[in-house]
Amino acid sequence: MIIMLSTKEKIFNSSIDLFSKYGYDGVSIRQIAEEVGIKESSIYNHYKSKESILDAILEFYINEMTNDEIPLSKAEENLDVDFDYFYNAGLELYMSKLKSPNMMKITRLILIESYHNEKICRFLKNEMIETPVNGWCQLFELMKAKKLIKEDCDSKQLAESFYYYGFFLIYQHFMIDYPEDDEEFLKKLGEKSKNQIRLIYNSVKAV
Amino acid sequence: MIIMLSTKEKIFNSSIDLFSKYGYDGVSIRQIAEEVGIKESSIYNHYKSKESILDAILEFYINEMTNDEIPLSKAEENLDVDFDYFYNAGLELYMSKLKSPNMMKITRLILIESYHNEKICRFLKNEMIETPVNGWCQLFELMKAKKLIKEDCDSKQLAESFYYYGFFLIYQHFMIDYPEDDEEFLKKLGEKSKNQIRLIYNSVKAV
DNA sequence: GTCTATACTTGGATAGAC
DNA sequence: GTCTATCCAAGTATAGAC
Repeated sequence: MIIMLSTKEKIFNSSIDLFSKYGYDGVSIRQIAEEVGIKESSIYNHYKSKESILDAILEFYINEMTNDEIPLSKAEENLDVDFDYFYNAGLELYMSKLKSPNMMKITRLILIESYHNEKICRFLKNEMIETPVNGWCQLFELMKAKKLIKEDCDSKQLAESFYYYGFFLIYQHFMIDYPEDDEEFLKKLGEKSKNQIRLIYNSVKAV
Repeated sequence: MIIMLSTKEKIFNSSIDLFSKYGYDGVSIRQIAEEVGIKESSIYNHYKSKESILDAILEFYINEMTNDEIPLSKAEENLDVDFDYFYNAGLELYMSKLKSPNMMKITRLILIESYHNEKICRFLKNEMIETPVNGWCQLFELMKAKKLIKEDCDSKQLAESFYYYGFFLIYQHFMIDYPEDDEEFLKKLGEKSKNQIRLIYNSVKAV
């Protein structure tokens, strides 16, 4: 199947590719135009400025990422049946969102640009750190209520111990090892996260 | 005590300050000159190019950070006397290196610039990730040999579980919460790391 | 919608007077 | 060692012909 992309879509995709490689400031309108195969002035027929391209990219990413969260009610039903169920479902959902090439590239772009783009920084802080940590925190609370883990342990600390480790793996892949194979990374992320959750669980499980 | 800084030192310090705030590309020679209180052409009497300023900053940081590593022999002596001893000594040393304002600022600069500066990326990968992880790995091996932790646990995994968590806290401080109070951060880093090491130890301690 | 041509700005760097 | 003056390159963006 051959998909014809509109010029606007080509600009969008090429910008994602270049921004994620060289950063926003590291890419010129001229470069994007060249990549697309048009002159730079033609870009302005589709986007009103360089910044508006970035905005469109971010909007796309945010929309993709903030859909269909996992309802906690579902966890409650399944937790005592099988802890792995909930854990795997969450990981799968997250990874399914991430695994398209564009989403992977934008993830790197977000990590690169967060230091001087307030909007990106806020998204990173809220949606990629605080919200997931709170989700894990609630899950540990639930486990506590179900007497799966000790009563006196700190859910917030457990959530951070788990999630920060995973976040580091993402950081490492996109900022240190980039551009290593994405597929292999996602596989490793799954395995390593599983080990980490086991380590933590082993430390606090009810006897 | 009043310390008179040479123009070269002023350029050095102002560059660290500006680069760490806005990134290398985000700062112009003109800005640095203005901050110092001279004209931009005068900069070139002290540094041959903008890039050579960055190089000087990195060299300074790398020299400060790669001195006096903790010898493992010292750990071996003290480990069964008091595990906390070794842990605290390591953390103290690390934090004492980091706590000058310039060192803190350069840390942020390194995190910001790693994605498109190969030299910085290599330093980050080797000296700020691999070397410390290997150090912790050896420590866990030692603990295993001393039967403090279970024989069948994976030292590398434990080292990563511990260190990646700490690295995230650093990343968070410098890239998300910046510029929050550095002193308070270092205190929090110490406490949280201690909790993390306890959590891990609790999971694998010999019975 | 794309092109050519061009305006305008900013940034790195150098020459030469003092 | 600092200044003024200037050069050159590169970047964003616009006007107007086709």
